[in-house]
Parts: sequence; C-alpha cells; structure tokens
Amino acid sequence: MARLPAGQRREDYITAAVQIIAERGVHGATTRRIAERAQAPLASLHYCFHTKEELFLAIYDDMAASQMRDGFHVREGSGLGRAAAALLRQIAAWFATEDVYAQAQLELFFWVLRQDSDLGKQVYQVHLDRLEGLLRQGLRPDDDVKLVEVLARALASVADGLVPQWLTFKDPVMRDTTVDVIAESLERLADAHRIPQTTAAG
Amino acid sequence: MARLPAGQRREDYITAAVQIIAERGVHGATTRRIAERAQAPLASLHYCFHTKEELFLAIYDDMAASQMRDGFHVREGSGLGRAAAALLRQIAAWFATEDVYAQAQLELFFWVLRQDSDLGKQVYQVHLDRLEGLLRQGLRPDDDVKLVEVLARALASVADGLVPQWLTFKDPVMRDTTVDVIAESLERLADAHRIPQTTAAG
Amino acid sequence: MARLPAGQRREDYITAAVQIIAERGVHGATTRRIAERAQAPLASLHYCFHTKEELFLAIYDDMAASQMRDGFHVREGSGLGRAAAALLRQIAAWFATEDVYAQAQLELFFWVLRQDSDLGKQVYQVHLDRLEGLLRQGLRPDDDVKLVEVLARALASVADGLVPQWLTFKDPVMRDTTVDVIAESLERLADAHRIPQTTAAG
Amino acid sequence: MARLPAGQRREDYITAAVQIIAERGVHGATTRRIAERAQAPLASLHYCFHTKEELFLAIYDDMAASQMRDGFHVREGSGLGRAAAALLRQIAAWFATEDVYAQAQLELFFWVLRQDSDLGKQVYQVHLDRLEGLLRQGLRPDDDVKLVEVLARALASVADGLVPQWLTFKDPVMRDTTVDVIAESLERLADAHRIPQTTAAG
DNA sequence: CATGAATGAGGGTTCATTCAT
DNA sequence: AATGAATGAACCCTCATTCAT
Repeated sequence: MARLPAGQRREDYITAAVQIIAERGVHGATTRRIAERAQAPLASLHYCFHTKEELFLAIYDDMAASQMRDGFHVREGSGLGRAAAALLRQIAAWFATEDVYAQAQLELFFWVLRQDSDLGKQVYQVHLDRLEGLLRQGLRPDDDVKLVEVLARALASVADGLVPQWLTFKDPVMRDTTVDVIAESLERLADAHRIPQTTAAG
Repeated sequence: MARLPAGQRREDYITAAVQIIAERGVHGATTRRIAERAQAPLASLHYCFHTKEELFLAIYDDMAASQMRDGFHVREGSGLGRAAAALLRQIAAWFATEDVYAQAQLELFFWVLRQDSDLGKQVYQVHLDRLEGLLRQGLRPDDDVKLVEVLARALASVADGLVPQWLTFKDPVMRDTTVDVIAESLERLADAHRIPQTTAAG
Repeated sequence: MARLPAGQRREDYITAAVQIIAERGVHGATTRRIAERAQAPLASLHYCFHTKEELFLAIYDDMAASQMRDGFHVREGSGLGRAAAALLRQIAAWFATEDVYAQAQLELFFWVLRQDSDLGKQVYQVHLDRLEGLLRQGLRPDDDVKLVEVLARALASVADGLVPQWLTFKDPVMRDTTVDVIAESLERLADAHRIPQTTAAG
Repeated sequence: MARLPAGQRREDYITAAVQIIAERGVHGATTRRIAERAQAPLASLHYCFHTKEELFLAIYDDMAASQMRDGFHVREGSGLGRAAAALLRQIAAWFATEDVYAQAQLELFFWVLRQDSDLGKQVYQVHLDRLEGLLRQGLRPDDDVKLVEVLARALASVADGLVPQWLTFKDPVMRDTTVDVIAESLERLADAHRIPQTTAAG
C-alpha cells in the first residue's frame, strides 16, 4: 500500500466516511469500511484522526469549507422574500445532486448532537448565520429586517426536512412542487410584511 | 425472569427499542440494551422478532397505530390555510413533548430507507395520506383542492426539519417564532390561491 | 467448537492463563493466546470473566484453593525453628515441581499490585496469615511467640526470592544448599530465642 | 526535537525505560511511552537499539555499571556472619529508596529469563559473584570459607524476596523487623560454623 | 414455548516497526 | 545519521445470533 502523506489522506478518509455513512448510516460506518473505501490503511486513519469520533467531527469542518465553495448566492436588493425563495431553490437543487452528502450530514448531525450538544448548537448556529448573511444581501429598504433571523431558521428547517422526502421518492416533480409551494409561501409572507415607506415628496 | 408468552413481550421490546434509539441513536441501540430496558430476556427478543432488523421494522407498525391515537385534528371548514397552520402547530407541540420519540422516528426512518427503500416509500406515503386527509377536513368551497397534496408534502417536510432545530436549541421561543413564520406563510399562500366563487344570485 | 458450560471453562481459562503467563509473561498473556491454549472460544473468555483483568484476578482465588490442597504441614510441637525450616523445605519442593505456577504467581502479583495496591496487600496478608497459622502449630512452650509473625514474613520473603534463583539455574543441588543454609539459619535463630522455663522442682 | 547523535540518546532511553517499567510494568512499557519519557523521537529509539528487545537487554549492561557505583561495602575482617547481615541491611536500605528501580529490575529479570535463559544465568551469576566478593572481604580466619558461596546465594534470594513485601506494605517497621530476623539468622549460622583454630602455643 | 448460556464475527484502537527524507 | 510520518499486525472487547434445554 503506497505511503501517502497524512494531509492527502485526511480528505480521502473524510470523503470515504461521508459515502459510507450515507450508504450504511452512522451505525454501519466502521473504521474498517471507511479505510477500505478510502483505499488506505486502517492504522493511518487513526494516525490522521486519532479517533473515529474525531474523524466524524472533522467532517463538519470539511462541510463548512465545501459549502462555501458551493456558493449559494442572493442577488443584491432582490427583496427578502425573493431571496428566501431563491435560496430554498438553490439548497433543494444542491440536495438533488449531492443527496448522499445531505443524508450523511443529517445523520451525522444527530450523532454530533448526542456526543456533544454544545458542538451541535455551534454547528447549527454557523449554518443559521450563513443563511442570515445571505438573506441580508437581498434586503430592500422596505423589507422588515426583523424577519431575517426567523426566515433563516425557517429556511434551515425546511431544507433539513426536504432531505428525507427527496431520499424517499427521488422524484424531481414531487421535489419541485414541494419546494415551489414553500418558496412561494415564504415570498408572500415577506411581501406582506413590507414596511410602507414615507416618500420624500409632500 | 418470568416466562411470558411472546405476544405480550413484543410491545415491551418495541417500547424499549424506541427509548434506546432515542437515547443513544440507532448506532447505540444494541439488542442487549434493548432487552435490558425491556426487563426481558435477550434470547426472547430473537424469539419474538428473529432478527434485530425485524424488531426495528416492527416499530413502524407500532408507530402507525400510536400516531392515530395522538389525534391531530382540524376544524371542519376552517379553510385550507388555517388547517395547515393549525396542523403545523400541533405537530410542533407534539415534538416538544415527545422530542425523544421524534428523533428516534427520524433516525429510524433513515435506517428503514437503507434496508428497504420500498418500505420507506410506503411509510412516508402513509404519513402523507394522513396529513392530506386532515387537510381535506379543513377545505372550504373556495379553497384550491389541488393544493392539498402539495401542502401535505410541504407540511411533512417542514415538520421533519423542525426536529433537529428543536433538539439542538430546545428553545421554546425560537421554536414558536420559527413555527409561526412558516405557519403564517402557508396560510397566506392558501389564502392567495382562493378561487373566486361565482355567486348564484344574478 | 463444542459448547461447554461456563463453570468448566473457567478452570480451563485459568489453567491456560497461568501457563501462558509463565511462558510469556503478563505482557505476552493475550486473551487470544489464553483462549487458544484453553482450546476454547475467545468470546467465551469474556463471557466467563467479562474482562481480562477479572480473569487475572480470578487466578488468585484459584491459587488460594489449590494451595490449601497442596497441604503444607507442620508437626505439632516440633518447635518453632524446626517448623520454619520444614515449611521452607516444603515450599521449595513445591516450587521445583510447579515452577511454572510459581513464576506466574510472582509476575501476577506485581501486576495485581499495580492494578489495585489494596488487593495486593490483602492477597499478601492472606499468605502471611496462612504461614503464621502453620508456624503456630509447631510452637512449643518455650518458644518465643512474638517470633511467629516475623518468621512468617521472613519465610514469605525467602520463598519469593527462591523463585528467580531456581528458575534461572534449575539446579537441584544449588537449590537444596541455598534452602538448607537458610533453613538452618532460621532454626538456629528460633532456638537461640528459647525462653528458659522455670521448672517446678526446687 | 533536537537532532542528537545516537550514542548520547542511548542512556536517555535506558533511563526512561527503567522508569516506565517500574511505573507500569514490562507490560505497560511501550516504545511510545519510553520515547516520550526520554523526550526523544520514537524512531530514534529503533535507530539506537533496532528492537525493543535490544533496549530491554541493554538495560542490564547499564545496571551492572550502576550497581558497582551503589557501593555496598563490607568491613574487612568483620566476620562472615556480620558481613552477610550488614550486606542484607544495605540491600534492604537501597530497596527502600529505590523501590521503583528494584521492582523494574525483578520484572525485567523474568523477561530476560524468557528471552534468553543463558543471559539470565549470566546476569544472575554476575550478581552472585559480586555478593561473594563482598562477603569474602569480611572473612576472618576462623570463618568457614565453604559457606561464602552458599551465603551469597541465600543473600541473593532473600534480597529478591524482600522486594514484593516492601512494595506491598511500604511499612518501614515491617521491613526492618523482617530484615533483622533474617540478618540475625544468617549471622548466627555463620558463627555456629566457626572453625576452632589450633593455637600455635601448646 | 421460552430462555440461560455460549459463540463466530467484527468493533475501535494501539502496538512495534519501517519507510522516506 | 537521525527523524517525522506512515503502517501491518495484533490488541481487548462487544456484537447479533444460536444452541440446548
């Protein structure tokens, strides 16, 4: 087995772990299977991560980085409602292509929550902050700023909830119609909460 | 340990299994721990269910029955939007009190999906049908019937997605505001899709 | 592999463990090797003893029982010195035939001492008490009773110290001469501490 | 980690190994722990000694040198019995201050014996020769020279046997009384074996 | 029928060692 | 020559399951 530097190996293990978790669940994600999938030695896994727990935790750092790359975006000043709707559609599209990843993420999150509930909070909060930031980019003057935080939470929830449904039916039409109805709902809500602007003219 | 007929034991094992899964995840739900929690012999577990897999699958039959009992309800003719909003609030309230159960359900669902994706579909569909039925009770003449199915799916998604958020922060205010914003969104959507009725008078 | 009751297995494991410890030291006494030597399943070892530590500790109970059987003895009223000398010779003879056992016992004792120093004290004290009891049987009226306890400790020390020497040279002459000189020494000491008895006659 | 020549490292590893063996037994003396204690690279350990076995064997060379330094001594012409008694007391005193070292030595000796029984003999014999030499210094004209060898063996045994007792109870009074009784015994023996000298006058 | 007792297979981890520089 | 990095083999233990009664 070729001797490879730990830096390179780390990513292989993480990728392999995500795959295995998606395929067989956290339960079925054994170190041996992960190593085998990564085509790397079992001992090196512990050299890179020391502990299986550490590997699983490391996946989150990787996810954070990769999500930055995935580049969800919001058009500046498109309006809060539109921004929320657009984001939801982007997230849903990402799920469709990376469903394996999405499932692993959700299962792992439950695992993290049980290992260290504080870390769970932290991880979730990072996610929320990111969504908030994106939503804020879409703000228009007459949008209700107080909605941003709640909408971020709503988006996070809705997104998580889409995962099981998509994984179950793998039906694009079903997914799109579900997403559309929620997207439209959020958009309408935001629009309804517009704050009437006093015009300069008298 | 009292010798009991297998029939009576089954429920004890199922109850114990749900508890253990909730506490320690599917990963930590070992037959030994389940048997211990059920205060029943380990061998009898295999006598009742033959396999651990079978036990886990059996939980779903039990859940179906118990959810019927949980009695979510919709006021007749309250309107589709109101019905959806009301249902979401009921589900969220149920989560708050039975969060352990809800987490177990979601984790187990991923497990089922991997064991037998067809069963996963079936289980999810039963869930959707139930939600549809409830929504239909709220229908008013001017509601758009075509919305019922999608709304059911939206509800199912949103509900699943609330579980991780609630389990993470266990913050009632956070939960309520998130729920409120989604509930209001769905209500607005349904209202917006009202079909203008031609009155009989002319 | 034939299914055998745990009771029988326990002794097999203990016997095997003692052999392996003697052959390869506490370090080399792995559960696999012990199970293999016992011609019994590895899992059953943990069924019988739960832990390797427990197995090692169990050896002491077995030793206590077997030493009772080995029946060191002291002739009543033979005199304290003679008793000590006789005991030392018996112990030395036992070492010669059961040297494997003796070495294992000593190595294990160091192990016990590190695991649980209180248990170490207890184990050693039991040993001392047994030697004291035997010495006391040999007491004659003019023996110094205060010597019994110290002599027991001296005997215990000397006996332990004979093990490495015997194991190293396995030379019966060497052993016997070493034993003789110590035996005679102790005998002389006890004799020298005789308490002059006042005779009835005047 | 500073790059040091192998020659200098050797002693650090040996010192560290002895410490670790004393603290955790031969079993717990892993190369990693030894290297860590020596504050030296793990790979260098194998560069210096090639094998863990070689390191352990090297300890004996070091011990031989260090024991010479410990400087047990016997007053010239003090008499064989006195010399034996004095030596025993010195050895016991050394144990008390260096008990950790003494335990390591004894455990390691068993280990050596298993690896290479011839080396074990050699090591023990060196020890005996040294004791003999010391005893011989105490000889008086009327001492029985034939006793020297056997007394050396008795001393070696007794000394080894004191180690477990001291480590178990760490009770100075206990140790001193045990030592005293043995010391006195040996002294009495030697005295009893004095050879009556024919005086020149007649 | 129901269960205490027993086990093959596999779990995560750590070991002494070797490679590559 | 000396060492950070990497690994095959083996560690102890627990798993779901089956046997024997």
